[in-house]
This record gives sequence, C-alpha cells and structure tokens, in this order.
Amino acid sequence: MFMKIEQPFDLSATLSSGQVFRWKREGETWHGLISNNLVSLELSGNVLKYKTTMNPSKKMEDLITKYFRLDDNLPGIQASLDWDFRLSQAIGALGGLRLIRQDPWECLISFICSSNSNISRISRIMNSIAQGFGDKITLGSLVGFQFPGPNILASIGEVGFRELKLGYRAEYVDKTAKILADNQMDLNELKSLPYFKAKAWLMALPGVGAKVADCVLLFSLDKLESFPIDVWVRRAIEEWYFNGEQLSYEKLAQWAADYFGPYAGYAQQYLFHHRRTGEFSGS
DNA sequence: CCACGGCCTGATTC
DNA sequence: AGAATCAGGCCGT
Repeated sequence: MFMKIEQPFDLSATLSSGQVFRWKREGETWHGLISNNLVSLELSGNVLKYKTTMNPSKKMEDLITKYFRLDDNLPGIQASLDWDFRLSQAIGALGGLRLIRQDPWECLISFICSSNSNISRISRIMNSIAQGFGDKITLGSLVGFQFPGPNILASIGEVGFRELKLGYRAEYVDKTAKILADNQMDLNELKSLPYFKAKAWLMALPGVGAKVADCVLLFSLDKLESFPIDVWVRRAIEEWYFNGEQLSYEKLAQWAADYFGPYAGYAQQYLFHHRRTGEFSGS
C-alpha cells in the first residue's frame, strides 16, 4: 500500500532519534508496532510504502498519521522557532525530524529504564520484555511482539526484571507496574490534564523524576510545551544560552518554556539531535 | 530549595 | 589485563 506524505518527514532520523526503542531497520525498510499492529515502512521521496497486519490495511494510514504527528503543521512550527540561531541551524540540518506520538505505557517504561543508561541498552531491555511477555504477531517473514500491559508486568516481579538486566531500575518498573495495574487507569487520560498536573501525577510514580516525566509528556501525551533536559540538552543550553553557567532542572525548563514557547518540545528534539550529532559550528 | 553520593550493567578508555 | 569512567537520572540524606 502507498500513502502520500505532505509534510517534512525523515523516517530514519525520526525512528532513530531516541524517542522509541523497538523499531528495526533492514536496508531502507523499517518495521515495528503501531497500536499493536505490525507495520513495515519504507519512505522514498514523499511516498510512504507500507505493509501491515491491520485489516483493512487502509485503516493503518490514520494510525500512521497520528503516530508520526503528520497532523502537526511542522513547517509552521519550525517557522515559529526559526528566529533562534541554534534552532535555525538545527532545523536546516534536519528539518524532517518529527516528534512521535507513541503509546504512553511503553513510553513510560522505556524512560524509567533510560536513567543512567544508553540507547542500545534500553533497546535490548525493551525488546527482551516484549519478547518474554508480549503477544507475538507476524507479517510474512516479519515477527513482532506487543508490549505487555501493566497487569502482566506487575506479575513479573523485581527479581524477574533484574534477570532482564534492568539493574536498580527493576524495582521502579515493578512498583510502577503494580500501581498502574491496581489503578486500572489508562495513561491516555493524562492528556486531558494541564501540563503541570499531568507531570506531578507521573512524578509520583517510582523511578519517574522530572526528566522522565517530561519525556512521557512530550512523546506520548501531547504536551508539546514539555522540554526534557538530559545531559546533552543541558550542555547545549548552558553553553549556548547561559555562557556556561549551571542551572537547576526546573529553572532551565521554565526558561525553555518562556524562550521557545508552546512548541518547546520540538525545539528540544532539534537541539538534542543537533548537539548529539555534532553538526553544529562553534561560537 | 539545592548539593551530593550511591546505584545495575556493559562498553569504552586509561 | 584490570581498574576507572561514562551513559539521555532517581532517590534519600
């Protein structure tokens, strides 16, 4: 099946930008899960070729649109950020990088596991959880695993998670899963809360501090004003905007919201990628 | 409110 | 080779 893309879109950059951790690349084709359906994607020019377990296949196009936020007017958002020198550079270098609207539960677990870790390890852990406890789905020769929900993760136990090499994060994932399983709450409900209320709710969960909460809010709960500050973004902001001065997380976050405005989250994603890939010139 | 040290693991550096 | 160090933080003191 084919789908025409009317928005700036770099599929590979988007899927390997550290927002999601379970997509796999084979040549120019990517496969992974969207709303528990297995999908393979290949983008050439402005045509997205896709195959999916979803039936009818055509229904997948709405899910793809939502997942990759193709319903955001990215050129307009970029225009609202382009006045800043660093962002202008970053957007020029990688204007097809998009935020992803992913499932909040998997996103939450991913970023609890991200603390003091790295992308390849997070991927390994998330894949081992899915393969060990999620339902298998196939699409031709492709195999995928759905990410197990709170009830299933709540039954694994801290020891089980340590066997999966989560380290000290095992306790956090175990406790968070048990809380969500007990609440029987769909995290999507947090979308209806204002940013600070939703953030406070998330931060009450074990293993969820300001940074993890901001990632979940930005990548899965439509809070585009959220500005997650990891070590890379911190270095970039302190160096580029504060002359090397060190500031607390909340001060930087408040500054970013004031400075970049309602789409600070996109600004963060561009700055993060710009800084990590080193595609920035001095001064 | 802020600063600091400890924490699992695994890859890389010293 | 084996010991430090670091990696997209959080939590308790």
